[in-house]
Amino acid sequence: MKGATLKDVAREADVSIASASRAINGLDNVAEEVRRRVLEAASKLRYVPHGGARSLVMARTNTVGVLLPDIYGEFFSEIIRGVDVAARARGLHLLVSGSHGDINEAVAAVRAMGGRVDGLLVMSPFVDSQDLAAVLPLNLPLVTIASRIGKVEQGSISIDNFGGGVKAVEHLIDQGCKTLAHISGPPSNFEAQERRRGFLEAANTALPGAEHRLFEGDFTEESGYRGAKAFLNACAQTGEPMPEGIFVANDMMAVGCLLALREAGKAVPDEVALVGFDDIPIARFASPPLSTLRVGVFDLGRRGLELLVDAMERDSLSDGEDRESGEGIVVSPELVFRDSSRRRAPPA
Amino acid sequence: MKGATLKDVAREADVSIASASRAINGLDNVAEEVRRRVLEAASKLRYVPHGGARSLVMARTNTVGVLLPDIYGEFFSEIIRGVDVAARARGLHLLVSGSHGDINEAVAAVRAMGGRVDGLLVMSPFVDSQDLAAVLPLNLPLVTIASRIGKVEQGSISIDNFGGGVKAVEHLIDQGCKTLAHISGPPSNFEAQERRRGFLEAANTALPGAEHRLFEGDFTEESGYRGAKAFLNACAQTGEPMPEGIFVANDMMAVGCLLALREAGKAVPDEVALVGFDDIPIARFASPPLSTLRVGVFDLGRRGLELLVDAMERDSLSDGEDRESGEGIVVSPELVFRDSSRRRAPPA
DNA sequence: AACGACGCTGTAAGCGTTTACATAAAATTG
DNA sequence: CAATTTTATGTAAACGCTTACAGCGTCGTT
Repeated sequence: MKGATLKDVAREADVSIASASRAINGLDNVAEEVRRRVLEAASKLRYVPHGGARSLVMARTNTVGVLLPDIYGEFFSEIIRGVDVAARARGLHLLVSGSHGDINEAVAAVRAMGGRVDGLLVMSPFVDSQDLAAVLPLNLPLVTIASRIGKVEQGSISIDNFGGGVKAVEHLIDQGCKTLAHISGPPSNFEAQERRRGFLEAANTALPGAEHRLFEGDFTEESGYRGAKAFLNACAQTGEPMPEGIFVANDMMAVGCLLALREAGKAVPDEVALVGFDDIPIARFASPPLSTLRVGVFDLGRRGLELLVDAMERDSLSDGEDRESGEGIVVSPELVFRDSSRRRAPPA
Repeated sequence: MKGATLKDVAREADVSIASASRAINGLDNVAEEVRRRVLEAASKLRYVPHGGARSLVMARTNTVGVLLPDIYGEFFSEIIRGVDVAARARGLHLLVSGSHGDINEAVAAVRAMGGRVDGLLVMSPFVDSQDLAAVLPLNLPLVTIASRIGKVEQGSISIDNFGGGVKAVEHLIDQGCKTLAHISGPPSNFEAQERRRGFLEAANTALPGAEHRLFEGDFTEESGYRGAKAFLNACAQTGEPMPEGIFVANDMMAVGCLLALREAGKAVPDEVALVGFDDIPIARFASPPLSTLRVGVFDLGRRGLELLVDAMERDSLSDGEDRESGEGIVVSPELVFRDSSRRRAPPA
């Protein structure tokens, strides 16, 4: 039941284990005849090299570990795509794991990756991610995506969430919204807090003294739905009008929001204008198509991996101790103006 | 620059390497005092066990390999979610790889996984996947998802694509469509061919003698757009009316189709009714919401992994040679009736 | 007081590879 | 044709870890 080992192949081909290894790895100092016999034996026995043994002796795995909050869904999937494309271009494999928002799971995942990867790409946008830093192997090159982890990383790529929040508000104001509201992400999420901060600062600047409704969601479609419902109910009770513009902290929630608004018979964008965040693929297909702050999620993944590869090369070349904390790229989200915020008559 | 090894930890804690190992793995035959010293040394040195070495000696990795055509996008992402949920429930890790439709890449991926995983979950819906079977390590438990790979697998879970095609046609007929068309997936894709076959058989049965327009897409949104355009152009040229019902072989293409139809000012569903396939999350949000054949993509992944775990357990228990080809589950897609095919006045 | 039982610890073998080094055979040279 | 280089092959060590086994105190029991 055990798989064939190199020893088996060598015996079958009647050569030494060293020659077998050389033949299989395509080194040139092997007689053609021997190579033929070895390859034949290998395929006959369905030999597959033991990656663990190999990485043990070679001290490299050609694999990078990717740790994300989740490994599915529009957003993370798109990150993975970026990472995948960049990784395959360099012949690297991916060990992907999701932490499900749980620091302990993240720690467990990191340990499980230990010794199986040459570098780590981590996204852990939680406010308490510093705990993660404490267990990260010192020797592994590390790049973070949109995470505040500490100063252990050799590179990082992050999003200007605050600036995005500001842009969203400015856009809604441009479109003539006189009252604003915000559906935020969870308080435990660093990014969500930054977006909220951006919203508040810009909203207070543009509409001094005004009250802005806030609802705390958790980045799921369902919570966006609840958020819109909450605003609708509150307005029904107090008799106040609905906010004219809502900045929703991610597109998934904005989609839920759209659903609730449609159910309630509120016209988007004319009664309520909506701006999301992320520009996940689904945003284009929502009805009306969703205005949003494009982050370039694909590029987040791609450039993250590139940064990591750089760090890995630096690391292996200069076997030195000088591990300077690498560059920190910040990308600015860009407004994508679609129908959900395109008001017919912005009462200038 | 190298990471700390167990030996380093042992030296630091002033114990033997064996005791260090025992302490770290939580065996009970270690003195409390020793355990404390070891754990302290380990965290001081940021020790992370070398997974390769571990799997080498233990002959297991607690990791399963997942090979999909791609590892992103609505469909595969949803599969991964199912696999992830089931895997984490069992404490298994995931080594994920995409083959990008290239058999050689798939082969490379399988080799790269060799010796790093305890089992393999493979989806390779290509007509020439038999080539893959030839390189799969004999000893690894293998489960396939929606793939015709040969008889090497210990289990498989697949979709009744033919039946789904039939259901789609029957539904369109029910809705009063008198003329039908089909946008198919690529000819190299086994599943696409089955759906097409289902369409043709049912269409010929329901509408004997009629011609059905066909367009060959490649499962991308863009090709769906092209397909609809092709139908529109052909009809404009010949003066014939548009087909009243289109069965599109997956939802992504159906979304593209919807876009083209909207651009052309064709009313969906009243002028043209549409049915997709898969029920990916985006289907609900299209406008109009897309009727489709739900496959339960999440469950495909989840049950696939469960099958694999079963096979792995069988494998390790009965160390026997009896590897019977495991069960083959077939799931039937179920019609989800949304607005894209809900015709006001089915002219009975 | 001698004995076995028990609990903790260390020594060393072995997991499947790669690769430096030694060796043997073949090819090149003067 | 002997001396020398080149080329092909084999031997054995090393990678970091787990674990069978042996060693050795410490007890409790006759």
